[in-house]
Amino acid sequence: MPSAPRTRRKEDARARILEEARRIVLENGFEALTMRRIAEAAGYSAAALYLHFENRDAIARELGESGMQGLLAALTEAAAAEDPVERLRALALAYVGFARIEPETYRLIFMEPGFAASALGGKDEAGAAAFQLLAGAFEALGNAGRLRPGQDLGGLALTFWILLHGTVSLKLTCSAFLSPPEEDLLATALDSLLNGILAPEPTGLNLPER
Amino acid sequence: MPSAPRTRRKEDARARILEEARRIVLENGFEALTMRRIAEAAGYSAAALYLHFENRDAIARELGESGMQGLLAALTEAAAAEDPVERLRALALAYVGFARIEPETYRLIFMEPGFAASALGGKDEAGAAAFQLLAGAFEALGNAGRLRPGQDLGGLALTFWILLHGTVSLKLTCSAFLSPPEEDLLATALDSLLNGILAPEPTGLNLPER
DNA sequence: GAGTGCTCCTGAACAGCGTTCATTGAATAT
DNA sequence: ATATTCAATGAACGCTGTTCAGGAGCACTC
Repeated sequence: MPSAPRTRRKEDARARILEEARRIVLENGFEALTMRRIAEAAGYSAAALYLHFENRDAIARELGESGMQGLLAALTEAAAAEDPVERLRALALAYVGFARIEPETYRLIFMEPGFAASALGGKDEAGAAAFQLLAGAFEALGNAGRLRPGQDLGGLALTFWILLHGTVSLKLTCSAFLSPPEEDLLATALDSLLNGILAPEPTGLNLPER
Repeated sequence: MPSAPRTRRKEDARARILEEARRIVLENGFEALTMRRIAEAAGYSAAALYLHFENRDAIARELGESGMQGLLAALTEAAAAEDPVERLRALALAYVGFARIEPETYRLIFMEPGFAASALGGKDEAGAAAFQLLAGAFEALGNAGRLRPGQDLGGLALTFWILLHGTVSLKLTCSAFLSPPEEDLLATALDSLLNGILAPEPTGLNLPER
């Protein structure tokens, strides 16, 4: 049975390793995340990392999970907007903004093979909560009567996410081919989507067209 | 100046190397594409590969370029549909279908850092031609008067591509979280998009609603 | 206080990775 | 028949993730 100060030191070591790992990913990209590099930065030998983590993937997974919590925090802040349409735009901006500030984290979470499968499909609550924020905006949209009838709310939320992720990931890998900034790309796409799903606004006038 | 049979044998070797490399990616994934594995499969030593290719990235790039030509071929076939809306749906199905058959190739082209940047931004004509097929469908849509006025054709094509790539790449990395097949995901998203950008159809009847 | 565990950590090692280089062997050119 | 060119190799270097025997140092017990 380990004593209190012992476990505390061990937890400190764990935290320091993760901290250095996060810094390396942020500064030098995900592929620079090397066991020996992490160890040196944290003041350990490479073998010591295996006393605190199962392997490199476990470290990466932990980074991804805390990254997902960061995304969730950004989306939560944006979801405070009351007007549902405004909320959607705020969510979109927050999503894109997160990916812009931490592109390597976004890549780790959503574009690295193997991670998202286990994180989102598994017990990761942050991911599910983040998606619920998106879905909630559409629910609010429906409750406010702003949606055309007969639309699947879950499908709309998925479409929204597809739009967000498509914009971000395409910009991330094909930035040379995509000249407009991601905010503009997404604004255009979102306009078309909203135009297709929102009920025609009551203008107060009677049928101005047709 | 090398003799004719010499250059022929050398070209054969190059082709055989690429062939084996492609097989390895298809069967065992992109990360299994190892110089030593390719060499063994092609009957060479690892060092011999460097007589035919600059490095591993050059082999991957070549695979990506021929993969892009495959995608272009699939899209070209789909673009034969005359009705612009049908063409859009056919293009979407062809895009998703390509990614389903060759997910590792798709990942190599559009999700691997470094490749798409050089391929699409550089002199790769297949990529540009593929995008032109998407843009052409919207041009046809505009020429047929099926689009609501005041919409940027290039922006619509980009939105369409974002939708396609978002669907495919999300399904590729988060398949555990996304239960519906990519065709359904895309159909929902495409319906919303079309609903937003298409001009209201003249039904022959007069204002059936409102 | 001496001895005994237990925990944390290290250096060395293994297999595999991409890549380079001196050397060989065979086919071509003279 | 000799000289030249060129494809191909084996060994090596530095890197990667990971494992393991061994060694310190702390916390207990007697």
